[in-house]
Amino acid sequence: MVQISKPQSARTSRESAAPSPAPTSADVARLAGVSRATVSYVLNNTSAVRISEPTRRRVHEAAKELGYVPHAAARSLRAGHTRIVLMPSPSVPAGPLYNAFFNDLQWALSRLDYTVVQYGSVSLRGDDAARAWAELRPVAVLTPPDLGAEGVEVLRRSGARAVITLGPERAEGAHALLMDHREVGRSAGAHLVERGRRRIGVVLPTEHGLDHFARPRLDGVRDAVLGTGAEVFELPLTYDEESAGQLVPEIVELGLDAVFAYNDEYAMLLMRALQDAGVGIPEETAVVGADDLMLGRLLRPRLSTVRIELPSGQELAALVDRLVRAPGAVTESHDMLRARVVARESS
Amino acid sequence: MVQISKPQSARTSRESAAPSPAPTSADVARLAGVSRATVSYVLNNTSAVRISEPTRRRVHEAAKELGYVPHAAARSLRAGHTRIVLMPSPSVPAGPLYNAFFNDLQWALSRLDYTVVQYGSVSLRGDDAARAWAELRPVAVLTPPDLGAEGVEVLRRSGARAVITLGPERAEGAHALLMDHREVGRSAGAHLVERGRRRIGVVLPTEHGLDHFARPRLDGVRDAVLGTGAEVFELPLTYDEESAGQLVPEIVELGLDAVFAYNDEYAMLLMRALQDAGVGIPEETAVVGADDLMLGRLLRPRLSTVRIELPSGQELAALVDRLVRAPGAVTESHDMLRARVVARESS
DNA sequence: TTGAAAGCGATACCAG
DNA sequence: CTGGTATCGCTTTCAA
Repeated sequence: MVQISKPQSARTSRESAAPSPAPTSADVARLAGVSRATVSYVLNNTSAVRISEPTRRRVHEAAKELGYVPHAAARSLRAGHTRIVLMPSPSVPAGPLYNAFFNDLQWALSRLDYTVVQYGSVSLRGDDAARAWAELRPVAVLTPPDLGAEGVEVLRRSGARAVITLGPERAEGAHALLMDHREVGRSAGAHLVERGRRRIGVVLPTEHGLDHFARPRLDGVRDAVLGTGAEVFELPLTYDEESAGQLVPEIVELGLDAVFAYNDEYAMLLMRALQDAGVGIPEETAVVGADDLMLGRLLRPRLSTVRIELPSGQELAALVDRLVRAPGAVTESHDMLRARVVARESS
Repeated sequence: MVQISKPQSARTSRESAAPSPAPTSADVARLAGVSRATVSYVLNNTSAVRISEPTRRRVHEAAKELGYVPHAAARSLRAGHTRIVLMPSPSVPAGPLYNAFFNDLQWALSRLDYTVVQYGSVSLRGDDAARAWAELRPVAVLTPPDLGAEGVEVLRRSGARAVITLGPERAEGAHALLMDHREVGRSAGAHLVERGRRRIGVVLPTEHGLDHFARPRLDGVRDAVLGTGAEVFELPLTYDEESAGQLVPEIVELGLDAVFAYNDEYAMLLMRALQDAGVGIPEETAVVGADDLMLGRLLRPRLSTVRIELPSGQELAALVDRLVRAPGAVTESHDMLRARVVARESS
């Protein structure tokens, strides 16, 4: 399929014509009449060496003329390291909270001259995923803690200066940012007990992947009621109206006087169903959500919620940078998840 | 900073001990007692050459023993191309619709053995961003159409076999997937006019970046009312209760009998404010959202909405793959955005 | 101030 | 069937 190229117009526009190979630094050097070394010096502003101003200009002009773009792979091969920060893309559809966090983080890392790569680890788990990730030779990895010591080791040996886990557990050898969702449940539970509630339902979303968060939240509620005489009941719920409708009679029969609804969206779903069935909120049954979404403020009664504070993207980016620069640095782990009840009208 | 390594335990676990360089194929070759070439053949299952079974085993064992992981940069340098599909990370916090779409796409591309890279193009626009992207030599680029012919050309010359824009416009030289949000406004407008509404407000979020979507939606409503005698009014709204509260008297004074609220979340915000002020929905003022979120179904009255259908991730992934394989293929552009009103109780 | 050349890690040709 | 070896594009000593 040969294409006859139209006579070239005045400007160097070739449109979709020539699949000519990308220009290399050698091409630039040739056009500028200098050596490849000089091109490299000029384009990287190497301070260890002085290049005359005329030469600099010639190189820059040649580069622009050819539309030269350096080859990242070649560069990092030579350099022996990359500026890639790798994160597996979340396996569960992420909520607005995580999204804001991720955007923040990405923005902050870009400012520090890192390239964020979201790796879609389809059907790879733990150490297998780690091996796939290691092919990119990332300088840092941010991952959930479903990673064995071996996986961490593979990453480390492949050049990762920072392996950071975000989640409830820690992984051997990695820097753990503990984010234990039990704290969320604990806050909600303590709040409800304080308000005199004694029969507390806890929503467990049936959606796949959410139980990583839901279980700890449930456990947190259990922690909170310990020794108070209050009881905890598990309430499986799928995110649709039908499931919510089925749950209501169960709640009534159990005589629950409070529900911690996993998050604000499930809370809204459940509140609607309860109200449609004539259950008084909060008189008969209190409802508490989590995530402090705007929508909670718009409900009537206004939804009480647990506000979760993740580390800011900037903080985390700074940590990554620190770990990258100081290899032997802290492997200690902080607890990064703060939870605080915002009491409104539904409890 | 020399580290004395502890005597190695029975297993090869070194934990966080040795920052030894990553093993290369040469190391594997040495340990297996073969040449680097042979290692490459074995590990890539090269069919053009037969390697004896004992040799294969030795190579595999050596690789596992050393924890060998191939170096992606070296490979793609040699190969002359990558399997990277590059997308700039969205500049506005993405909604659930986009997120679902993105997850889908990523999943589908992973299945086709592509690596998705989200590039945080902080403060780089258009052709400058394109130059930065080109450094990674992506085989495909998916981007909003804020990209000049020059940017496309740079990407093409750097090896991108598919440059696909997603958005309302087209970019010279790129394969355009037109997604014109006017269609959303048009659906909503037509629906409201049909129901006899004549004074239609259109919410314009003041949030930065959202007017890329809001403007076309407004224009769409204008299209729809053309020649019907209905009037359109712009309603700037910030996503908080205060702003919504201020908007209500304006709506009343203007005597609006309908509002297209940009999307379901803004619709919910506005509905709440209207109801708190005693405005009857839909009797006095109809409200229509967009995106068909679950929460719309939970409102009372149930929220009418415009359901938007993006191309599925699978479809788009398939398109990418087709374009990558058949370089001279279609540069024609489809219109990929479908919008359909879901009439419920609020209109 | 500039140029020549080594080498990063993996692959594919061509001999043996 | 297996082993040298040139090569991809770039950076960085070392010489001139």
